[in-house]
Amino acid sequence: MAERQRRKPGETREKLMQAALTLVGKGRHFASLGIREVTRQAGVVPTSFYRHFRNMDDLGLQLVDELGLVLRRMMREARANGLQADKLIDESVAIFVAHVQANRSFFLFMAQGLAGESRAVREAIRGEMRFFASELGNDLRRLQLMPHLNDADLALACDLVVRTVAFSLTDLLGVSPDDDYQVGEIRRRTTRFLQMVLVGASHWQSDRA
Amino acid sequence: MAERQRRKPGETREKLMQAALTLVGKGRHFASLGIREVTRQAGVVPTSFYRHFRNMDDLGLQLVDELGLVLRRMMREARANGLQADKLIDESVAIFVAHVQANRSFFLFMAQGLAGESRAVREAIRGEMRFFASELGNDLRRLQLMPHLNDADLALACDLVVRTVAFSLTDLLGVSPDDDYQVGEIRRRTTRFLQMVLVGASHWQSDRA
DNA sequence: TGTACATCAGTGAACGCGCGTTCACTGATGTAC
DNA sequence: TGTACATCAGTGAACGCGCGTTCACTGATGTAC
Repeated sequence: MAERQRRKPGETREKLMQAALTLVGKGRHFASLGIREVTRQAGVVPTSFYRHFRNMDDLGLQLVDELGLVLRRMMREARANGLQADKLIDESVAIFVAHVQANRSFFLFMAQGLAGESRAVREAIRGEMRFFASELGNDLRRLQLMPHLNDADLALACDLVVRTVAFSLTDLLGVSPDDDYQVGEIRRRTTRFLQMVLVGASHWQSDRA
Repeated sequence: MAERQRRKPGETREKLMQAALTLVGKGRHFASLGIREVTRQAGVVPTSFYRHFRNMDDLGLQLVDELGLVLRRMMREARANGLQADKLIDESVAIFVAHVQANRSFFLFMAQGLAGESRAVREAIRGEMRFFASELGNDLRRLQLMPHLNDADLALACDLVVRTVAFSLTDLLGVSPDDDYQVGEIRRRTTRFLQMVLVGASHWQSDRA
């Protein structure tokens, strides 16, 4: 049965990463996944694993890279989606929720990785969040939405925004993706959190002693 | 070698839970721990495990209960430590950091559990956070620090505070406990996050459309 | 207070199984000349 | 363009090991009378 080998370069690699995500999507924790389990899910012989990854940690790191692409795509969509300050928060949160629903396994992996076993994965995910926050800072600067804040305080506010969204992520992942009511509640709640943070940022300078 | 059985009631149970925490403290993820591994760490025969727990999930749930005690102790200390609004944030954050350092394994377990494999553990930890937020709400009401907020908005602000602190927890757990500089940076940063949130809460009512 | 018995929390041996990893192999694709 | 060879990504068999779990056991403690 050694038929149809070498279909496309990297195909098995893709299948293995997708298999790990699928298992995470089914409720498993990445840290508890085994090589045989992942190859089984991928429909591939266990030895194939070593053609592409040194171990599960290595696979995790490569998943973070792909996660970065997902996040960048989300950011691009948020930027394209009109930028009047009025509905900015509302619509950005809606886009965030939609992307999480569409890439649930990826975001589950991200949430797990934040407190995960591998230091490298943890730091890679933190790095993605930092990048996200700095891009947000650039946007706010460019739109002149927080002109009274110096660079450090703007970065502080952006970091707080990203953290708040990241925590909402764990809310979102805790409810069924089909439960529209709960998903809507989380979306509304996240929007209000962000509003409160931005109100704080607006009044920041003046309140500093 | 069947000597010295039945020392104190619950002694082995304690040892097993402590062993799991010790392994987590060494960098392992709770989801990847096995029964034999935990009993080995506890210096106990594998079969003893079943005298106290049905499986690892069960042990995890019982750890959450103990975590509740740790959190309540922390809350009590924060309350006792003087309550003038002036240094309230500063000192509360300092107490938080001190407790995390003193119970690192517990808080590592908590951070892992938030996105963990067991739904029961996840919800138990969320429950602890909700309790924490509601107690904070009671305190703020009693001290009349946010008199302009209605109950729902006060709860919102308290939730945001607790989330912000919880995220700082993962920062804190990511650096060496001996690295005073980094720990200090996280403490200062957390303080400023909370200040920004509370500035937002102070100006909340007026900014609502 | 003493005795008989139930319960409880420990022990060690044993089981079958799935794990990670190695090895030698195979055949398709890429490359040099 | 054709041929020879290297490389790459797949395969299946095999290994030794640690895993979760069961079982029958033992002796200390608690309880009834």
